[in-house]
Amino acid sequence: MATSTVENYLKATLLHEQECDGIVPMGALVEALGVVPGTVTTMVKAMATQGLLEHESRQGVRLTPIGRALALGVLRKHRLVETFLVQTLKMDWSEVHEEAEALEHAVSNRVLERIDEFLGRPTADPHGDPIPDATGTIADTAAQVTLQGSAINKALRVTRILDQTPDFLAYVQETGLKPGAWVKVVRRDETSGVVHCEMKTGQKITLGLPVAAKIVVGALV
Amino acid sequence: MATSTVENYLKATLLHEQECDGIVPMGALVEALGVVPGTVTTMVKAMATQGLLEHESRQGVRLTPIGRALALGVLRKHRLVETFLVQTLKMDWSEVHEEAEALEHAVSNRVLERIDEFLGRPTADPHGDPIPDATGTIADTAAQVTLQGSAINKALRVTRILDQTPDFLAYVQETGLKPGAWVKVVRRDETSGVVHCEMKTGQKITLGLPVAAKIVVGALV
DNA sequence: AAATGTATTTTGATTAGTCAAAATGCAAGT
DNA sequence: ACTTGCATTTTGACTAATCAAAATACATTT
Ligand SMILES: [Mn+2]
Ligand SMILES: [Mn+2]
Ligand SMILES: [Mn+2]
Ligand SMILES: [Mn+2]
Repeated sequence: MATSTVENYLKATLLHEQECDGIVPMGALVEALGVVPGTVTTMVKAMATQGLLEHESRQGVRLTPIGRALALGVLRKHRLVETFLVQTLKMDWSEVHEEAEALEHAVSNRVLERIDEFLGRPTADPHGDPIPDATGTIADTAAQVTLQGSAINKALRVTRILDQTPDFLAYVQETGLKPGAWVKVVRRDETSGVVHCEMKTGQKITLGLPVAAKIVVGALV
Repeated sequence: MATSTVENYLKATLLHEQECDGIVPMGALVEALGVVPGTVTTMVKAMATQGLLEHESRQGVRLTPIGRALALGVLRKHRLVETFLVQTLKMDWSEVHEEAEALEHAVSNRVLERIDEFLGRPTADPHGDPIPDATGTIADTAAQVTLQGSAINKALRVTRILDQTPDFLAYVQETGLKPGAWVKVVRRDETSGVVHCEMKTGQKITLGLPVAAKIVVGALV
């Protein structure tokens, strides 16, 4: 059985393979896991001999099919637990990530199945991140539209927050731009680099373009 | 912060201090934790220098106030989690102990408080074991009556199962002698060593005296 | 082509927890 | 008092995960 350290390395690798097209640099793992570079090298080599990932020296790592399956399982636990903590136990969505970081290693598949059923098989967590199903299939989110590139004057719904730092989550909470919220882009000005939005309440919000790119939106259900 | 290994040692010590009047022999910990004797000696010495317990050489260990407070916290987590798994997630009461054994180390006090509130501050877990409150106070259960010594022909309620081995829990499940069940002792025969009981359904059950001593009963609410 | 800077790897050490097997202490039984 | 038996401790070794600091490789700049 994989230790929780190994599970953390696998999940971190999975979460970075998109933006690094396949091969995740060691530095990304150093950053994600909060350890020194030498530690990552050592761990990665051990995990490579276990068949969980491939290590290209001086390049980075790639998940093997076995490693990816395990990583998806951990991610599923993480996101289902987050959903459960928010929906059932009414915890603040800004504090659940930290809790899930520990619980993802302690929840068995038996318990997970009960949670999944209890929640009605949700497909996204409180931040709008897709939840892999029990077979490890995860919705493709490559083509998602953000407030940076969405249609103008059309009713939209916030579906996902891409920046999950505590500060940004607090800002989203404050403005009400949370997943599920109704929003409309009134005007987008590339020159000044801002996006003017309006909420259901009539409240107006102005965002810089890079910030707008962190709010994923979709059709109104 | 105490590691989960340390938490397990503390909880095991707490669970044995009654029956060993204070000083818990090393062998009890060997048994409870499934490690070799030398390992217990090493761990216990380390924990003693940390002020979590006192080690009387060749005698055993005693919890310090700090150690007891931590142990009660772990026990509280264990029992609240068990209760939650049974009541909310509808898991089988015979499988929750194992799950709680892992979750007790991963659930934070923040999450625990939510679970406690969600469940309505229960005072006993699915096996009838008392749940310590948030201050570490636990109900005294020294004077509990079992089917071995209870009144005859009086309506009683099962309140606790003292033997929690999988086999015995399965037996209890099968006969319906679970906590909450209505039961009456029809006849107790010390000579033949058996107790004749009757359930609400009219079903009759005969138990040996040592087995009857494992079923705690109380007044009908 | 040489120099620089940064990412990565190597080396040596540390901590927590564990086992195997030998040594030791102690309570009982003879 | 001597022996036996068992619980406990000691000793030496091992694994997983980590850090500090030195060494190395490689891409970029000069
Ligand atoms: Mn984690
Ligand atoms: Mn999330
Ligand atoms: Mn445990
Ligand atoms: Mn219990």
